[in-house]
Amino acid sequence: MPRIKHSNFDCSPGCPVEGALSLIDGKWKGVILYHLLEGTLRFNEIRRKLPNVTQRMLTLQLRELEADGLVLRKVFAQVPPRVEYSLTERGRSLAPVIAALKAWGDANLPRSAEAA
Amino acid sequence: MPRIKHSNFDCSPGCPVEGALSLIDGKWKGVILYHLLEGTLRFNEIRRKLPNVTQRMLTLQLRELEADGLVLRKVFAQVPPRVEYSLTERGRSLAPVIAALKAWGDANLPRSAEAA
DNA sequence: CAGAATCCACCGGGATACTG
DNA sequence: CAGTATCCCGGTGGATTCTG
Repeated sequence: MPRIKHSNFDCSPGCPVEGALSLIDGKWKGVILYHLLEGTLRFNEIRRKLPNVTQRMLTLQLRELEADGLVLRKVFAQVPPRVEYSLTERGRSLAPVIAALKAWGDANLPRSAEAA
Repeated sequence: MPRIKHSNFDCSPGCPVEGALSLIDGKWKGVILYHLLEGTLRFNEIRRKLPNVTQRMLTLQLRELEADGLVLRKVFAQVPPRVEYSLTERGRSLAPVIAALKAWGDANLPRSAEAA
């Protein structure tokens, strides 16, 4: 696994929190993981789910997730390129975290007031 | 001061994940919350727990947490200033999230191999 | 379709110094 | 003790263009 640079662990007690966080932060990773939890998706399928992400960012974030061993990238050698993204076991193991995040968000974020 | 800028919700379905994430990201917030979960702490007590944080950053992160309603800042009008930080109810409600994060980190982050 | 390349703005965050 | 105030650098992420 290619040593990723956000292994910037300062490791105070409680560091695993930061460590885990560093894998899912980065503006889109959380949502990407969230969507991938529901099944394999192609590049543009993910794009469609994230209306505001740019191709560049999507690619970058997916690559980081891949480098972190959370996402599997499967390329099909076809004329119209086809690339499928799915979660690895490690990625799937994040499910409880994402679920906790979503649960908290649903319960504590003003969904209605947020439409400002 | 109020003005929280990370209300940058793009709100694709699954947004609550991002929303929750936006509150606890920012390099030190996760760890701060983690420590605060164990009880009220003074400014320098937190600093001691986070050897690598600068006063500036600690102040900033605490202010953001406060603005997000997760942390309560209590100032004592005394000659040697005394400021205590504690979690609000809302902040405490994040416990499951932090716990999930920590559990995952403990289980999946190579604590030993990481010293590479 | 699924990117790669380039350019650039922004601001997160570190270092340092000063203060009530 | 618990902050401010400045300065400054690098990374993150946006917009746009090109391609196999």
